[in-house]
This record gives sequence, C-alpha cells and structure tokens, in this order.
Amino acid sequence: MCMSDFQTYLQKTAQSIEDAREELNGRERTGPSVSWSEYPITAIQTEVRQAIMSVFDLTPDQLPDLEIEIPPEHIQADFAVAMFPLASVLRDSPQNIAENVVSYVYHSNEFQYLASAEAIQGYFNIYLNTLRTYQHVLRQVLMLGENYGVHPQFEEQRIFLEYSAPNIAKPMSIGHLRSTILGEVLGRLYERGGARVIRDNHLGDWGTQFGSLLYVYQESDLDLEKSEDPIEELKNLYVSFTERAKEDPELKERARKMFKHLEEGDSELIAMWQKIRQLSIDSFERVYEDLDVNFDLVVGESYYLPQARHVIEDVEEKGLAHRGENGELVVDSLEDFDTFLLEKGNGTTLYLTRDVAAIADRERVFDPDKILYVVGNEQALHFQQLFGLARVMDYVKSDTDVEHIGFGLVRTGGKKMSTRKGRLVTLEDVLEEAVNRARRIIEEKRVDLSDEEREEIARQVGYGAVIYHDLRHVRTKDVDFNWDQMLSLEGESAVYLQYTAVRIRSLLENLGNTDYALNMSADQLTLETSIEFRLAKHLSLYPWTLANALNRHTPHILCTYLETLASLFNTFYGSVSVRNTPDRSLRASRVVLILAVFQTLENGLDILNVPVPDKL
RNA sequence: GUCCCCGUAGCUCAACCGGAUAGAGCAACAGGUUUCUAACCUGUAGGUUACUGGUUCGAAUCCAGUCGGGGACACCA
Repeated sequence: MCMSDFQTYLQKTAQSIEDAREELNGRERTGPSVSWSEYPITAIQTEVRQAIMSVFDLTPDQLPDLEIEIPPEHIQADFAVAMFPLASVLRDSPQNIAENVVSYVYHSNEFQYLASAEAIQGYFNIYLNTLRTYQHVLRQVLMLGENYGVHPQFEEQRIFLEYSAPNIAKPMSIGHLRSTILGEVLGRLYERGGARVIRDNHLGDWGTQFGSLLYVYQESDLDLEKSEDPIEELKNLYVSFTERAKEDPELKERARKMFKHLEEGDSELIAMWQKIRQLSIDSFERVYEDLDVNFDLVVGESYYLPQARHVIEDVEEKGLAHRGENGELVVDSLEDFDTFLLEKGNGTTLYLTRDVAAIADRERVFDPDKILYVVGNEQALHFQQLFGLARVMDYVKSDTDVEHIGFGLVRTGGKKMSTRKGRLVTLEDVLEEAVNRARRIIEEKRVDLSDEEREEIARQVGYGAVIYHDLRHVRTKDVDFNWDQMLSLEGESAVYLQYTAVRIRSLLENLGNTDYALNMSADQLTLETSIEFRLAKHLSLYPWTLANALNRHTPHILCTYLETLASLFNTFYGSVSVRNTPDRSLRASRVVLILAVFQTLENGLDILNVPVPDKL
C-alpha cells in the first residue's frame, strides 16, 4: 500500500502522455502548406539553374549545389552565384563559365526575373528585373499574410522537442531561460517548416539531490503551507546542506540513503516530494505564462523510474555492462568514449538511467522523426553516452534523428552559475528588473499615456529585451551575464524591432483608410527609389532565412535578418514621405510596401516570441 | 591528466557553416526634426581575425602546435 500515491502519480502521468499522443495524431497540421515554388526567391534560383543547365547542356543531377549569395557591398549586382563548384565538373575556369552564362542570359528572353548579368572573378552576378521582382514579392507577402515564410522543409514530420527542464525545489535561473526560449523558438520554427512538434518539459524532479533536500527539510522547521516563497526557502535549505556536506562527508551518505528510501517508495517521503513538486510546478507556470511558453507534456524524470529499472536489467542481460567493486553497474566503453555508470552501488538509478528509459519511451509512444534536446553544452558527454547506449540497445530506430542542441553557458563573473555555490541570478529577478528599466524610460517618454498602458508597454519591452538578448547570439557560445548589456534598450535590441513595428503601425494609422492599396493588383505596383527595391529584395529572403535558421537550429539568423529589415525600413522612412507622395499609384504602392514590411516583421517577432506593443 | 567549446574594432557581437575590399550596435567625433513616433536617420574614424606553421585557385572559417579563457570527466542533475 505504501506505493499507492506514487502508483497513482505514474498512472496519471501515463494518461497525460497518452492524451498528448492522441492529440498529436489528431492534429491536422500546424498551418497551411506553402511550397517553395510559390516564393519569388525560389523562382529566381530556378532561373539561374536553368540558365546554367541550358548553356552547358547539363541535367539537374549533374548540377552541383549552387547557393545564391548576397554580394558584398562594393558589388552592384542583386545576387551572385559562385561558379567555383562548376569548374571541376566542366573542366573550365570559373570566370569562363560565368562569362558563358552571362552571354546566354544576355541573348535570351526566357527569363522573368533575370534582367542582366555580369561575370567577375568567377562569380555570376545577376541583376533582377526590378519592377517585376518588386511586384511579385510584395504580392506574395500580402497574399500569404501571417503565413508568409511557411515552407515545406519538414512537412508532416514529427519532432519531439525537450526543453526548459528546470529542477524542482529551485528557482529558475537566467540559465534556464536559454533552454526555455531556444526550445520554444525552435518549436515555432519547426512548425513554420510544416512539422508537428511535441513540446516536452522534462522536469528534474528526481535524484540524490532530493535525498539531500528531504533530509534537511525533515530536520528544519519550515512549513511549506505558511511560507510566502517556499521555493526560495527550499533553495536556501539546499544550499545550506551542500555547505555542511563539504565539512561533513557523512551527510552525503545520508542523502543517498534518503534517496534510496524515496526510490523504494517510502510513503511519507513520497508525500513530501509530491508537495514540493507541485509547489515548484506552480511557480514555473507563472514564468511560462509570462513568457508565453507552452508545453504539450510536462513529465518529470521520476516518471521513468520503473522503466529505468528495466533498462538496467536489459543492459545487464545484453552483456554490455559489469558490476564494479561496490556493486555499481558499469557500462563497458562504447565507440569513442569511456565507461560510465548506470546504477549506483546502493541500487538506485542515475540521471542517465532515467534518460535512457525516457528516450526509449518517447520512441515507442510517439514514433518521432527527430528527438531533440535543448540542453546546455556542459552536458555534451551525457548525451553522447545516452545516444550511444540507446543505439546499441535499439531503443531508438536507426532512422530516428537524435540530437543534442547544446548552448553556451550563461556565466557570472567569468564562471559558471551555480545554485549550490550561491552564484545564481534568478529569472524572475531579471524579468522584474527589465520591466523596471523599461518603465522608467516609458514614464519619461510617454507622459500622455495612462499608467495601465505604460505598465503593459514596460512589460512587453522588458520581456522582449531579455528574450531577444538570448536569441541574438550564436547558440553555442558562452555569454557573460551583464545587466546593462542584457537590458540594453538601444541599438541592436528587441526594442529597435518593436519601435520599428510600432512606427509602421502609427504611420498606417496616419494614412487613414488603406484598403485601396490592398486591392491593387500586382502589375499596378510601382516604385521610384532604390531603397524601396532593396526592401523588397530583403523581404524575398525571409522564407530562406527561416529555413536556414531551422536547419542550423540558430534563431540568431532570424534576429540578424529582422534587424536588417528594420534598418532598411528606417532608412526608407527617413528619406521618403509616404503621405506626401504626390503620385497616387506610387503612394498606394508604398502603402503596400510598408504593409509587407510590417507583416514580415510581425511574423518574425512572433516566432522569436517578442511581443509587439500597440504604442511605444 | 584526458576530452570538448571559445579567442574577430576600445566594448558587445555578425560574417549565410572554404569565397569577392571581414560587417553591425555601443562608446568617440560631425551633421539631421516648424512635415508620417528622434527608443530614429546620415556621415567620419576604428582590424596583422590570439600566435606560428600547414592544406589550395582562395582561410576568421579546415588541420597541427603554442598561449589565454571556460566547461565536462563513475556513484549530482
């Protein structure tokens, strides 16, 4: 009977997993399907390939991958393609090849977008039909609206995405933000790529640390019911324990024993554990709600305890492991890395044991095409061991991609943050400070607004700053935590993008009714300045940017893209007055342009989970 | 000790994962608003890509070594 509480918990969790599976299977799709061929940028690429194939009489198979590049500033051309990969195929110099293609384009009238071209240093540089490109790009953006950028890269695939994964009984640190935000954004990127994503918050709710915690908690006079901030109190208990354990190694042993009792199902300990777990989940929920982060599944490590026992049996049975001198189970070395433990000497499970069980369960239940883990780089070895063992045990199919999407540490004072060592910046503190800083500025700038309006804006700007700071850096590099830098509200920051979006919205309001612009057909669109064309050209690259960010699992590519878009728009804004454009059709065209910019900016910010305020 | 990641302008970062004269923001300097939001725009200045060698048509990017910083390594997660 003593296991009954835990059994009930296991059953309820199993049911929630089953519900998620049903929901996933029933999920129609995450959005409409948009094929690559609908995008002008793809059509441009096709024309380039067509030209090359015609000139040299090649079949598509013979054509190497030719990427369309954006030429450096001193080159006038709109796009460029390097001919170097063709040189070995055609046994000719890149420059000659480029010249041949240029001459073909010059004499041909079969192209819609390619207007002219030039050959420079082995590059095939193309000049687009400005007007037609402008018209088609803008039309496409407005036609697809919030679906502009959707592409079929991972059409119909199932992606199992683990992220956030905070440890219970501790406040979320600024380090958890990286996993939480990266995971959320990657999920959204996959959905734009046509995938069905299952988001799993893999709670750290089991392990020897709870032996430690339950030990000090029992000893203390802390009353969780009456505490105002139970999580903070529990963290303090935990920190005090690790400090004492440093002096007194005996304490560690007691913690391990306590954990053993927990794993054996001691009903009193289970009850305490459940209470602490629920309190933690409640406190996490507040943060997730604030950040607009949503999970399909919240399953902790604890759920996999029974399955982890089976893993231990299976591995032993397969003869992949041996017992060490204290009875611990040692997995023999796999591939490139050394031996590692799967069971402790006292018969309890490890993080890795439960993770192996978890990956097997995910494969079995969800049959995913990919299983992705958004977890810090410092756990790289753990995932090597996990994936290695899961493969040899056939817990994952050979055609299932498993990948550790690692990210750099958030360091404080040049060192790793650590709860135990008291070097911790909590996420809630950071978000609060961010909102405070934003509030101070908005109170100065917009005395005309009500307190409620300013509070809402401060929240959106503050949260946006924190989220964006994390996203705009290359994922794998470490970042040093710095208040001023993280909460900077100028230059390359979320507020620049938010400001630009609000500026466009305000501009549109100022122009009154713009329905006439929406009703324009593509061939009525016209342009006058080079900045208008540069904007449209940049808009055309948005779908590729999404695919690129997705393939490399690096949202910062999208950040850079949006910053360029905003910068181009602000240049346009500074040099052209839409309202005072005398020519009616040119004015209407400009309205279409800014609508398209706004739409793309909004689509991108939505993926990055950065809110767009009404005013600023 | 072994393994992994990183080193780019004074500072914080990019460089589409081998391509053309390495780009932005901040800070500095010089300008711009009686006109659609100046949290903005325009311009100037700032570099031996830590160092040394190698690979090739071509290197910040790949390889080797050196220096410097960070991280992971059996009963934490």
